[in-house]
Parts: sequence; C-alpha cells; structure tokens
Amino acid sequence: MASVLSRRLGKRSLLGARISAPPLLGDGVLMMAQLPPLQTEHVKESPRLASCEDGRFKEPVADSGGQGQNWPLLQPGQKVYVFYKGQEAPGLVEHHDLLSNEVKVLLLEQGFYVCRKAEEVRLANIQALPLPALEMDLGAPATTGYDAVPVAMDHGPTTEAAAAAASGPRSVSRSIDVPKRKSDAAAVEMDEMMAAMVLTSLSCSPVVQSPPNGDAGIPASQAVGDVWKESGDMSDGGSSSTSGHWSCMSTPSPPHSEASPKYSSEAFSSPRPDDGFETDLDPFIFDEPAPRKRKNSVKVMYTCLWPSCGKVLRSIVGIKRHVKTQHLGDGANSDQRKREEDFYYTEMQVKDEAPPEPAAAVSSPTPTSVGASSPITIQQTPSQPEALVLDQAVPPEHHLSSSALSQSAPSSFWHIQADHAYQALPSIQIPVSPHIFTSISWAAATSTIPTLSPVRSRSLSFSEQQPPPPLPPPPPPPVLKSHLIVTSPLRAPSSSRKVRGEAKKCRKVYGIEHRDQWCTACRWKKACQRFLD
DNA sequence: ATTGCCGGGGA
DNA sequence: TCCCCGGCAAT
Ligand SMILES: [Zn+2]
Repeated sequence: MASVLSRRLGKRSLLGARISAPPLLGDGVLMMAQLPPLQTEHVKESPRLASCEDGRFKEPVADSGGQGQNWPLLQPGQKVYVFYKGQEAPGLVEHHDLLSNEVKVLLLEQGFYVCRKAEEVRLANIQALPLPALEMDLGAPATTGYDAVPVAMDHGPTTEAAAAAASGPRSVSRSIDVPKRKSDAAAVEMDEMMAAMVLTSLSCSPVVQSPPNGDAGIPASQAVGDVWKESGDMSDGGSSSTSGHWSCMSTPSPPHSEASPKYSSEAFSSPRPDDGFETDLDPFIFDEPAPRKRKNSVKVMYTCLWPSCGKVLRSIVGIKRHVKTQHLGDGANSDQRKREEDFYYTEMQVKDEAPPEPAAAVSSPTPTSVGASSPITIQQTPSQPEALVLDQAVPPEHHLSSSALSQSAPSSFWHIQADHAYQALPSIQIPVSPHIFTSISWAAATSTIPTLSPVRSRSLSFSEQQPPPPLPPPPPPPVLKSHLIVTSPLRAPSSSRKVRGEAKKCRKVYGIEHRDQWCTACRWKKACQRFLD
C-alpha cells in the first residue's frame, strides 16, 4: 500500500508515462493470452489448440504432424512472433520445415533460435493488426485520459485484470480466454465510465454526488468520505443535517483537494509543472489553501485540551488564563503545579476568514462535543499529538483533584463570602474580617502563602474595604484643567485605557490561587476597588 | 509571560 | 444586576 502511495506521489510528471507503460505491460500480458485465441480463430478452428494452450512447448507431437497442411509456408527471414518464456517474442523465420511443420525462428531479442510448431508462429503482419488495435484500446483511455482514470483503474479493475492476466497464461484454457477478452473489454469501458465519474466528482461538489452516491463508484464514496471528514472537523454534528449545503461554489477546492490528493493534483496540475513531490502535504498545501485561502491569513489560535472543554481562544494569554482559572483551579491544590497550563492547550493554525464563531473542537474525541459550523479548516500543530497524549494521561488526575478541590469547593466558598465591593463601593468593612478568616484557615490548610499574611494584615488593618474612593483629584482640577489640557495630548491615549496603576492589585497580592480573596471587582476583572491607584 | 481591566455577554 | 471572561494593553 504504502509503496503504491509513495509511488504515485513520487512522480507526478512521470505518472503520465508510468500510466501508459504499466497498462501496456499489463496488456501485453493479457495479449499473450488473447492473441493466440484470436489468431486461432482466424486461421483455424483447430480443436487441438486446447492442447497447446500453453502457447509454448508443444508436446502434441503426434497431431502436429497431421495438420501442417493448411498452415502457410513461412519464408525465411519473414518476421514472426513466437512465444518464448511466456512472452511473445519477435523473431525471424529461419527455416520452415513443412514436413514436421515446425519453424525455426531466430529470436530477435534473445538472439538464438527456437523451434516452434507452425501454428504457434504468428506472422508479424497478422498480429500487427490486433496488437496495435488492442494497445490503442487500452492505451487511449489512459493517455488521452484523464489522469485520474488510470488511478482509479489501479484499484479495482486493474488488479482484477492483472490477476486474470496472470492466471491466464498459466493454466487457463481457451474457453476461458474468450470470455476473458470480453470481460476485459468490459473492464475498459467501465474504466472509462469511472473516469468520467471521477472527473465529474472532482469538478463538482460532493453535494451533487452524495445523494446519488449509491451508484457512485469507489471514487464517489471516497470523495464523500473525505468531505465528511473535512466537514467533520468543523461542523461535526451539524453537518449531518445540513450536509447538503456545500455549494459548488463554496467548495470547489475542498472536494478535490481531499478527494484525491494526488490524482486531482495531476489532473489539474498542468499549470504547475510539479517537480518536487514531497509527501502528501505538498498537494494539500497547494491544492487546498491556495484556492480557498484568499485574503485570509492563517491565524493562530489556541485550543483548550481539557477533556470536555474545547475552548478556542485567540490569544495565548487567553487560553493560558483560561486553563489556569477554569481547569487547573485557581487556588486549591496549587501545590507545586507550575506552568502546567502549558500542557492543556494547543496551538493551531486557522485559516482565518472572519468567521462569526471560530470555535472548533478538534481534539475532542467526541464529534458531537463541540462544533463549529463554519467551514474553516484547522490544522493542528505538529506538537499536537504530544499534547493530546498528555491530555489523555495527565488531566484526568488533575481533573479529579483540582476540579474537585478548587472548582467545586472553593467556588462555593467564594460565593459565600462574596463581597459586593465592586458595585457596592459604599459597602462597609465588616464583611472582610470573617471572609478573611475563613480564607486564611483554608489557605493555611492547603498551603502557606508567603505573600498572604503580610498582605492580608496590611489590607486588613489598612482598609479592607475602601470607602467610596473619594474623587478629589478630578474635581480639583477645574482650574488646572487648562494646564492639563496641555498635557492631555500625551495623556489622551491613556484616556481610553487607564494608565494602569503601579499598585499591586488583588490578583497579584493574593495570587490567582486565592481568588476568593480578591475584591469583587478584581474577580470580575474590573478595576480593582480595594487597591486603588 | 504576567497583570490590569474594558467591553461584551449570559443568566 | 450579578457575574464571568476574552482580548488587549501595559508591564
Ligand atoms: Zn481588587
């Protein structure tokens, strides 16, 4: 298999040649089986042929003598063909013994003489006709053809034919020969049909085919399968119902790109003089991205590998945080878990295209888990496999522990002690104390937090809950405004975004593992209310 | 890479 | 309204 594949891929340009050659060879083999019968038909209906089916050595000595009559006399130097080693070999008549009806022939290729019964010798001119004819028959489709055709043939019919051919010369009786020829012809026709089908399939969208798929031959099914696969990546479940709506327009490239990577490329690659045939990748890259790429640039996205979470985020920061906060658990068994989040996300190239929702769960084993209807194609980075493996192996463990501890338990904690600092600025300080206490004990239990104690003391004593932060600074400036205006330009840009106070905020102070201790604002990722700038 | 937090949702 | 979180800018 592999060899076949590689072979095909191997030389695109050569394929043409190869195609013509192999068929020829194959046919050649076939011919041997066929030709004799043919000739015999013409020349005679000798019943005895059965005995000489072998096409070579003649043991039917006795009979041979009896029938030499109707055999034309062969002239020395006349070109003939005889069977030699199972192959028909060209030769020149050296001598024709009418008595024994044997012909001594000089094999051109082998360079020596052999003796053959007259009936085994075929005149060149006679067979010249059939041979070319046959050759044409088979050759035509292949050469004229469509590159795809030969390939298609390769799979089914060809092998069959080959097998037949192989068996033919060996021990096939004449009776079989005749039918065989017929079948062969049939095969040829079939091939042509298949070729046509392949072509159509290639040039058309899967949609067109999938309905009539049933009758479609191998190619069709293959194409469909590929399409499915592709769609599967993206739209998973959704695809089934709407599978049909790939339009010719939208999917011109996808189908053929996938349907028959190499063949298609050959079929349509005329523009591209090929050359380096690398791996499968090559065709893919050229075929697929090129047509559909367009203005879109590959964007790199990050997918969360956590078991049932197929989140896709745009920024590395995003997923990292996502993994950390969502899965690894903010606090809890932070223990010596460091940078683990790196293992829970994977990077992937997305043929971006302003998709409304780029979400796509590729890694998830279940096709139904997460899906994106958009036809974007996602390519896993090479590292993916590893990540996946890890995902499989490691996560469960953590999942249990971390999720159990940090996800469920802590979360409840947070809720309980939630302080409404964020929007309820005027809130009083009391709530803090209790909550801190609880958190402390909890923290202590889990692990000692270096920063916590100092910070906590500070925040606690200092002011756990800032009263509504007075806004003196702004108000005063009325007059200074003019001044400020001057500086405003410089500061203008910052207007949109705060300058970011230098003060450490809850996040930093308590650490992500103790989110429960953050002020509400911080928890909500709003401007910190506790440590204002 | 990390932190701060805006803007945009979901319930 | 509460709450969450992606993404982005500043560190
Ligand atoms: Zn805060």
